[in-house]
Amino acid sequence: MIEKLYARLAGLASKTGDVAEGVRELARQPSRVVGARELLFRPGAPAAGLFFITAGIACRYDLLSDGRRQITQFLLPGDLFGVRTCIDARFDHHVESLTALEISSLTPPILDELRTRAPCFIDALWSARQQEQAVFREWLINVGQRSAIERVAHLFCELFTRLQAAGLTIETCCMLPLTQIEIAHAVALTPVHVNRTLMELSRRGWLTFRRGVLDIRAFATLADIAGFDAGYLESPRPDKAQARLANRLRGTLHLPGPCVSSPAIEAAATLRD
Amino acid sequence: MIEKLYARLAGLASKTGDVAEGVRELARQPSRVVGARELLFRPGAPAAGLFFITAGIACRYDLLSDGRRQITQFLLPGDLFGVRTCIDARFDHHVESLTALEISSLTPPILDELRTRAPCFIDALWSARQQEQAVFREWLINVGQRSAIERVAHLFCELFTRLQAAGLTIETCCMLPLTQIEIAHAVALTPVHVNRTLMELSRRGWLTFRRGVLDIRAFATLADIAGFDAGYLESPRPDKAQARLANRLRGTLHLPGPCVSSPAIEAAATLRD
DNA sequence: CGTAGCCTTGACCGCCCTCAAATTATGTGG
DNA sequence: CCACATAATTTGAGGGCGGTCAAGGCTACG
Repeated sequence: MIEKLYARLAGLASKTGDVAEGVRELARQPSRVVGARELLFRPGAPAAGLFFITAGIACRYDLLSDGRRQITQFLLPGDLFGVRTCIDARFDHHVESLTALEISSLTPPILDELRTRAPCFIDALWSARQQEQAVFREWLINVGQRSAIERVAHLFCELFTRLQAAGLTIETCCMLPLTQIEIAHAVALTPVHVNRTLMELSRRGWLTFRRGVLDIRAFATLADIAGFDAGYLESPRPDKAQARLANRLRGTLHLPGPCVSSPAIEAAATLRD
Repeated sequence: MIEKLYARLAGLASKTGDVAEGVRELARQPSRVVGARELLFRPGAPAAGLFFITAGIACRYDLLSDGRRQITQFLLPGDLFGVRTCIDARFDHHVESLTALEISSLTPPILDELRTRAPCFIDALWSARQQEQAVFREWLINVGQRSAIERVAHLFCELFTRLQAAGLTIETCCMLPLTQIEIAHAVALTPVHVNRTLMELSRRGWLTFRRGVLDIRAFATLADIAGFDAGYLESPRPDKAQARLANRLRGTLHLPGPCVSSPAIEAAATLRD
């Protein structure tokens, strides 16, 4: 998974050497394991430091005073969060694991040190965070402008595409351990109506979603009716040359093997079992 | 307006000297004037460079293939946009002026040079962009979870608060040259229903909105029913000490006077006429 | 004075919400 | 391995918020 991060960040920075340095440092850190459905951060918690998800799925969400909840982002393997190097940064939202998670992190002191040792790595981090904004905007459009069936279809297209980029799909399937309630909170519909929508999507033969396994039978039609265009997920320059460079450098990273291993994590990370 | 930028960025950086340097450089640049309702950038346009709005209001929006439009952000005096120093950055959305605009900018070469001369200025820029994310999230919640009256109330609370921070309010009033159509596209309602909602808000005596002038009669109640909490707009550390520092340094900035002046701009920028 | 765009209002309709209950997973302790 | 509790899914009936369509009025601007 960490090579995927390297490939992604390398596309955002001018000096890939710096990026390799930073990624290597991240790989050197011990990884932490959290159980499913645990609250990782609550609003007000210090947000200094960089967190990297090696395996599992988490989400960010906001709570309204009357209990309404809006999930604002799903964090998949390969995603970063918590990067706020500025003074006294704090979370203003919740971060919760949906499955068991494996997380690596860089502490503020290490980040500070990397700032001088590998400045382009820090730049790449900022750029990566900046890219998220495109996803946020797409979610706003989703919730604001699209019908129920379009919203759910669009969410699934996005998640499938992102999981595919992380190498976590098999054929037309992927593990997507979300409840219909969580989907509802993400696309701003009632769980009841999400259910009806899923039924409809399934009845039309476009996808099935049962017990946390998503099988997209007709991605093209789905993407079409949802108005999904994968462009917003990609790096500004998914250059062939850069991809080759990444491949070539991958061997030089000297990545350590997995630090921990638990059945839950493995189950969460892949479909291979 | 440029002192406001300085005060804001100084709160985000560790070295205020660097920030002063960058802001001074920005002030040194010639400013550009654009008319109302002009398309500044379209998707695919190169986004390298930093733009700073001195006067006027603009917006970002996304277009769906069938013509549906979602406004994703309003850009007010004191706001930045377009900061993407990474390679080959391009806009993936539209930026359009709503009123006449006065804009300063830093070109990529100047930004590159500032990167070494005033690194903390660049950091502060990134942090500022990062702060926007909180606003984006709040919009998603607005559109996803709130009723029509709550949405409109929340949007007005946000815009009024931001204009107040920019010193562009007088008592309970501010100029807000938006059509009901634009409000509709921002809060994801039909223009017709925005109209009914405005009527209702006015009938309840909470605000009036006519001919681009917003008068909030009951901010507290409005904020209450909208669930508006200004916290997400503020810097992580709106420190008293830092504010004093900003005040003290303001005199040392040697800001040039306004480079241009047009009736439209003055009208757009203030209510004083 | 005419035209174009925006605002306003009314009637009607449909998508999605609400409430409620039945059914099916999931998990826990006996 | 089964009994039980809890949570998630499924399905139905009815209602309301906000959308759609349409027409008339207002304002700005040439």
